[in-house]
Amino acid sequence: METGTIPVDELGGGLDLYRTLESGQSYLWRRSDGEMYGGSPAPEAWYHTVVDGEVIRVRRRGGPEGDPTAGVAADATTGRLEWESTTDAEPIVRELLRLDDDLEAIVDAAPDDPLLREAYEAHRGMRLVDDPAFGCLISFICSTQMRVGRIHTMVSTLAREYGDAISFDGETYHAFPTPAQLAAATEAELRDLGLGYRAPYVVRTAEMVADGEAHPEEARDLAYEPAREYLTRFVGVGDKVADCVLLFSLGFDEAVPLDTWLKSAVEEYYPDCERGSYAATSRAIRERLGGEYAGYAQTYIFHHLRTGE
DNA sequence: ATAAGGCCTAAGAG
DNA sequence: ACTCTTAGGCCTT
Repeated sequence: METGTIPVDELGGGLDLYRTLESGQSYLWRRSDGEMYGGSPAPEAWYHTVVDGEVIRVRRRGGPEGDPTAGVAADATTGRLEWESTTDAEPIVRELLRLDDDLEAIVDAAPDDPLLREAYEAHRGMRLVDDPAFGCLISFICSTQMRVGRIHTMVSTLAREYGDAISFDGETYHAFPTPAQLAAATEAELRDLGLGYRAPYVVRTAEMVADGEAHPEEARDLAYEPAREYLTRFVGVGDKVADCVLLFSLGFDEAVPLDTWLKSAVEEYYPDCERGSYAATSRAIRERLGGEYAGYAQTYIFHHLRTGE
């Protein structure tokens, strides 16, 4: 086993691991106690994921390294992030959790907007994630008309049923299935696993990727709006799901997924941004939330409104 | 280009 | 205990 520690005070803007991983951005991590999205943080719980066949575990701890009494971090800017893995995982941990983003600078540069300030203040240390593209794509196809807890259950089920099993430290972990593994599933199987009407979408999209017909990574080289348009060729992917994949996986920090929560935010706080269509309203709210990092703002506002915190 | 109806299903709300 | 509504929308017409 390889292990490492990343001091949180060296990260611009700190880190709130709980809010980063349980705010409905990524469904590719699981908490060791299996109780994610229950509304209660488990301050020192391990979270784990599998990337390129390597198991990665992370947890947040307080106090300086080597202090056995150090427990819960006092706030998002102290303590450390510990990781354990089958490989030297520090680079991938930094990438997946976007630890090199200067969150403080992003917050400081945000527009002076009451709701946004309140959201940034309330959830200090929450970072965007950078998920592997295929897993992110399938996750958000599963997300339509679904609560975050159940989305997570669906994605976990797909990993358990179709992904590679990997042993690490006496435990068995499951990678998210490859496109080919998921394309081998049938609609009936996925319906039995509780995916409902999303079942054929998942199979057909997996087939498209497995057959080389298209790949979400192809969108990375395009401009923002053409990239969103590109992703909607996948079955089960409309503008909203496409924006989620662009924001949480493909590096488009300006993407603002217009979900039910953001629509209500537009209605209540930014009524002048309502333009009658997804594309036009999206453009207006993106400008209002600061353009370049509007997606960061979206994620904070979404989390703020959804949790009521 | 935009609008209406149907869709799986389990957890909450009443 | 039961019904009704809702949940990070998308596809087809």
